[in-house]
Order: sequence, then C-alpha cells, then structure tokens
Amino acid sequence: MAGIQVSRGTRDILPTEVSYWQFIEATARDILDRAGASEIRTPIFEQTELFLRGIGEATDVVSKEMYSFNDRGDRGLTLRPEGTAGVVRSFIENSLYAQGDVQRLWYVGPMFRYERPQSGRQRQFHQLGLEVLGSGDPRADVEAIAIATDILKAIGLKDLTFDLNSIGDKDDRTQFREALIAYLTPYKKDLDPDSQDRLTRNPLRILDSKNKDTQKILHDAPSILDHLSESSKARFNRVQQLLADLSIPFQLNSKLVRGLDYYSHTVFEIQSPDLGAQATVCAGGRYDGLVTELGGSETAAIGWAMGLERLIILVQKLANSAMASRVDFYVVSRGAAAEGQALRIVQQLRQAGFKAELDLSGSAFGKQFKRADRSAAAACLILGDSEAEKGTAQLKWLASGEQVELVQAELASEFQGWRDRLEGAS
RNA sequence: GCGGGCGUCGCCAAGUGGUUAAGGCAGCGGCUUGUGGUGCCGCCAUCCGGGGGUUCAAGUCCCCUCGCUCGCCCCA
Repeated sequence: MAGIQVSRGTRDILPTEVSYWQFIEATARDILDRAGASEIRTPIFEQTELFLRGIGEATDVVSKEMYSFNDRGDRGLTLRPEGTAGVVRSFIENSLYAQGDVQRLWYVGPMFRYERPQSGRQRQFHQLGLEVLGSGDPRADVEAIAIATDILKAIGLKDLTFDLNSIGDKDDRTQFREALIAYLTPYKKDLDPDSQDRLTRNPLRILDSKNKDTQKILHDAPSILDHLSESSKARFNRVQQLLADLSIPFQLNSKLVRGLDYYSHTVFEIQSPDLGAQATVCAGGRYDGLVTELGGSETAAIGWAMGLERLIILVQKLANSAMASRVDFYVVSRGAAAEGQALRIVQQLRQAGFKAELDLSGSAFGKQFKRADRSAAAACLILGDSEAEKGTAQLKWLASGEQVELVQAELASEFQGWRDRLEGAS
C-alpha cells in the first residue's frame, strides 16, 4: 500500500465505471450531432496569457487555482481550467467565422483546477461543453439551452432545477454595481468577511453568498433586473418567452451571477438536489465580449459546460443496468487439440460480429462452467478431447440448458439463427 | 485556503492496551478432462494509510504526514 498512488484530486476511471461515461458521451454526441454541432478538440495546455485575458485575472480560477508552469523553453503555460477560452482562441486563430456565420462547437475533455477535492469536485475533472459563436439572437440562447436540457433528459436525470437570469450588458452592470455598493455599504460590518472583501473587488458575487445574515441583508437589495436597459430587458423577455414556447421550465433568479468575467445577458445554472454542495450540473451564459477580448472581431456567443463527474454520480444512482454489455458466447475447452480449435472458433465468432469470451484458465470443466455462468453469457461452446477428435463442438444455451452438437466446419451456417435468437433474448 | 468526520484483506466489516487481527462477499485451488447458476474441502492481512512517540505491551493512546469525506470558499 506504500507504493505510488494517484495524485490528490485525480482518480482512475475503472472499467465498471467507464460504461457510464460512454453512455453519457454517446448520448450527448448524438443530440449535439442532430443539433448541427461539430466536435472540436483543442490542446490541454495553452499559453497562460489566454486564461488571464479570457477568464479574468480577478477570478478565483485564475488567481489561485491554475496549474501553471514554464516549459523547458521558458514558455508560460497552463493546464486548461475550462474549455471556452481554448475554443474561442481556436475559432479566432483558424478563422472559423469564415466557415459560415454561426458555428456550433462542442468539446469534451479533462480540465484542471487546484482546488480542495470533495465529492463532485476534483483537480482533474471533465467537462462537456457547447459554444455557439456568431449569433446574438435570443433564439441562439434558447437553442443552446434546449440542447443542454435535451441531453440531461436523455441521460435520464430528473428533479433538476433550472435557474435563469440576465446580467445585462456592460453598462447595465456598471450601473447596477454602483446601486448595489450604495445599498450594501451601510451594512458592511454585518456582512460575512468574504462578502466584505468582495464589496470593492467584485460586489456582484455577494449576491450568491450562502451566508444567512448576508442573505437577509440582500433581501431588499436592488435587483439587476431593474437595472437593465430597455433593449436588454426586451432581449431577456424574448428569451423567457421562447423557453416557455419550448416548454422548458425555469425559475428566475435575480441573484444568479457567474464566476467568470466574460458573461453578459443570459446566464443560467442547472442543479441537482442530490449532489450536496457541488450541485451545479450544467451552467453557462452569453459572452459577447470574449472574442474581441481575445483579439478576434466582434462576435456574439453563448455557451455552457456540464461537469461529467457530477453527471456520473447521478447516473450511477439511477443504476441503469441497460449499460452493461453482455457476452454472447463463452467458450470452454480442455486438452491441447480442443484448446487450439476453441481459439479458432472464438476468432471466427468475433469476426462474425458476436461477442465471444475464451476461457484461458485450463482448469476443470466445472470451474470453466462457473465462470461461463458469471459472465452472463447467453450460450456456452464446449470442446473437449472427443469433440476435438470428431471436429465438433457442443453448444449449450445457458438459460434453458438445451445442448446440441455441431460440426465445427459448418458453424457459419448457424450464425443467422444465433443472431435472431440473441436478439430475441435481449 | 479554512473548519468538522473518517482511514483494519479487492469489497463490506468485527475489534474500545495484553498471547497466533473475527466473520461475510469476491477470488484462487481441489472434489480424476465433461457441464454452471444452487454442494463440500482448503487457501487467501506477520499486518491494521504512512512515519515517529508513550508503554513491559498499541490496530487500539499522543504527535506529524498522506488520502478520502462533509461544509465554507469556488465552480461544472
């Protein structure tokens, strides 16, 4: 036990869990594909500068959670803490805007943040995200959100809450910020220490403080929704109306702000009550200013990201056994000649599209049958000395126990019948 | 980064200072090379996350450390 262990905040995803990952990824891939989104794969590390400018130097993510290092050429690099900045960088660098006016790009992969690990929060974690670049139309917001809710639904998640807010444009926020500071300053000494600190640095973040006393003070605080310009307000109303048209239930939450600097207008967060403190399963929003911030031409954009580890926790609770892959044939053999023939048969079965498992133990038939049973195979092929000599094999269907002797050379003529039978059983 | 809980075999889990660390599941081997899921027998922690210390004696007490976990923070 004193050997080398995985690094803190990282973990192995073992075969029993991988089936859940594949299920979620396949489900999402399918829905994203139907929505006309294309996958994009960007590097796991980028120049540190990208995140400083993209995410915002004042954010916690950038100021104290990044895995940054200098490589041997003394370049300042950082393991990506989130996916959007890299996608936007690639969008600009590869002139993807020239491919058509709207780009729907999605990604999955590991992200890195130096945080204290807990359930649903690790230092290496995985996100699946969508970025829709090139449209500021409220329909783009709602389309992106609908894709997210479709994925969560297809995965089988229920009881999720969907919080929606608009944080307006830059001017709206500047105005609101002042109003909020003016309101909170008289209460400063009653705020929790974190919030006191944020009062000057990032007052909007005080809104989602979990501190009870702070929340009490916030009860009568000004609402961002009252500080939106006419056009921002109209835009937000349109988003809500379109969501209602699609029967996507949401609740307005004027205290919802997001941690990353680049958001504007629509912001949203989807949470599960079954995840404890790390409840957010999907979150995102509009970030119209980011592309220019990173050196591109003005491009409206909206995106979201899902935390895969959190989805896995929820999916595992559903205990969906449909994800388990079953074995069609378990092949049992004993004796040198039979063992050689068994290997050939396994190969033939696999090439014909069956899932076949070969018992390599060489142990007594009784043991091999036990393993066949545990593998949950539909049928067992049995080869011993006598079959080897005759060039035959016994086929036993494990559920019914019926058994027939077949000629090895004529196995292929049985395939179609087996396929029908296996399909009927599943 | 802060506070609380926890750490005995692959998994679950007894053990509360005193000889060789229960048990269950899983695994492995056997019950002559012939039939499983449902039998029987046997094997499976010189060691209790790691390191120090206290003691005649520690898995059991103390300190440090690593890790997990819950909350804060942050966020997906």
